[in-house]
Amino acid sequence: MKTPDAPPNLPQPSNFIKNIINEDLRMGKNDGRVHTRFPPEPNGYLHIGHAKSICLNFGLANEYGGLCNLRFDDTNPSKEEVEFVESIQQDVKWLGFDWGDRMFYASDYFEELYQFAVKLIKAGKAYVCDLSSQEMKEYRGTLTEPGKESPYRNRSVEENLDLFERMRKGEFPDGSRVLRAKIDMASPNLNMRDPVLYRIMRATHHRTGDKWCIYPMYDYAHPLSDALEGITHSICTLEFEDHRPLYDWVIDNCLQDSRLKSRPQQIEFARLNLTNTIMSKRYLRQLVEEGYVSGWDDPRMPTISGLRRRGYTPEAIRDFCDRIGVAKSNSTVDIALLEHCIREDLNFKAPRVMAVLRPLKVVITNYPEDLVEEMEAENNPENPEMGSRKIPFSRVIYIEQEDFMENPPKKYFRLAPGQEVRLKHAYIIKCEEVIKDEETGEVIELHCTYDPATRSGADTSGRKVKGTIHWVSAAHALRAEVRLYEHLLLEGGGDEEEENSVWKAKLNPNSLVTLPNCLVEPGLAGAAPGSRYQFLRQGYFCADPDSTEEKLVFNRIVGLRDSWAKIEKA
RNA sequence: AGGGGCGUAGCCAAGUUGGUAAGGCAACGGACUUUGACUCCGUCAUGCGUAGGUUCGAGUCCUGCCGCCCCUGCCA
Repeated sequence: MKTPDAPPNLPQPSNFIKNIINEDLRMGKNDGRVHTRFPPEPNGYLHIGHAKSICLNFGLANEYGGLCNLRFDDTNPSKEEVEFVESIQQDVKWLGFDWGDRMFYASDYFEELYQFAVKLIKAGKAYVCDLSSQEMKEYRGTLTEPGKESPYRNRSVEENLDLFERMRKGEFPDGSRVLRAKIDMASPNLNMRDPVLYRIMRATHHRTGDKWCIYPMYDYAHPLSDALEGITHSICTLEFEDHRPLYDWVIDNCLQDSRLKSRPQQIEFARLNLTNTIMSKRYLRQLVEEGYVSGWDDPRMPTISGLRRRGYTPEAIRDFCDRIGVAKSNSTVDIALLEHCIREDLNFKAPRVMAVLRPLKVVITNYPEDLVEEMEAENNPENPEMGSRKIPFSRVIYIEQEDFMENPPKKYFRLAPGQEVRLKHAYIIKCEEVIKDEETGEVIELHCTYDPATRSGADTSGRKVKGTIHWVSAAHALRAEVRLYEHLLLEGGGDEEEENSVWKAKLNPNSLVTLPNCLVEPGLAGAAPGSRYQFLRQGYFCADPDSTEEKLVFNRIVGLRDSWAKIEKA
């Protein structure tokens, strides 16, 4: 027996983090536990990049039979709000993850963190420093030159203890003093040049109120929070790589003599970037505040709430996060992959329905005036269990404007003078006459004839036509507003370094096109907000929260692939 | 310049101890089709930033270059 302690059936490694975990498990580290955490700062809305982290952390826990905590990293009350802690919980839940009874706040540990700091002071490993932030900057040195030691670095333990206690009591003004770790002002790693552990800040905390006027820094609070929760693998993004020695220093020096549930290990991976959008909180905020979008949940936003309103499913987002992989190289994923994921999910789930976005009136001249036929229509050819429905057909219908061309190019399989098409679920019709507006020359109506022998499901003609188009019965159709969304940016994306003027110049002026006069089949009456459909030949759509009984409103989630559009372009 | 990382196709990304380049997206052909959708079939790295070295054999080991990212908040 070579590896008697190895758990059976370790997940197939498919990224470097699983390799690490598998190795840890083989070595019997952490008693075979895998415990991760998702640690958002409640200072904004979650976006698709966070979804990657959520899926990673909760996914790893699931795969290894471990646990994942939700922990709010709320150490800076000047930026954090309950509104965000609520939206974050909603989003994580909506994505399909469960933190059980393990929702924590770094602020839960403020008292313990304080006691650890006292311990560091007693051990001579931390000191109160009176340097101003400007002075501290000067003392820090540069990338190539070592820093200088603070004149307050060698205060006695007693003085430090006294000062730190008085910091807590509120005897000193904001910013006047800090508690610093005593490490190494000459370290080539700037994070190790006596980093600040606590600062004085009088701000009302969303949980602890005004109990504290000193707050711990991320680099101090995070490793301890991890250790206190028994986290085994603390996964964060690449920019924290340089902080890892400090992460380890804090744990080693605060907890070296305590019985640790685990010795958490920080592992860094590359954050998600997506083409055709922006991901930085700062820029997303600008879009909202400067009115480029309607809010954090505008369907064009890459926020979880935006994607949700747009009509994305949690399944599609999770699938996307699985497919992009986890690695350490900076990368920008093509948004086409996200779109592929939602199409694939909805292809099976979404009922088909007919909707005419830009209506063109068609009169079927040889169809009886008062006749209304109920045509049988399958709800989803990919999923027969979804059954079928009846759609009314009558003499006057509407078709899509782009499904008619007066002078069609070769291979245009739709309607044109003298040309035939099949009406989906109905008859083959032939265009006999084109009616135009006398003044503008615009085509306003078509007169067609139908062949009674070609009824869908009862076709006795045996005729084949190249094209099939969707339609809606004029007398039965419902009016609807449809919002067509496109990428936020025309090109680029993913580059957080870009200046304002650069990414703003790439904003897509057509990212939202509203069509107020669409016509949809009657079965859509009362479509519940959030319900998703495939509008035949057009794309996947989702009833918006703005939608009411009186006024239907649909968002385009994503268009169908369109090989005709490619031919046309060429 | 100091430190920390990264470099496998247009875009992601696998590649245990060196053994002869997974998979997905995109793209391009074709089949099927009452959605120009879906599905299916096929094509797509003699090549792994680059130059050397070790070896019977290198994406994997060694050395030197080159390129890109991150780090001088009392933000996270």
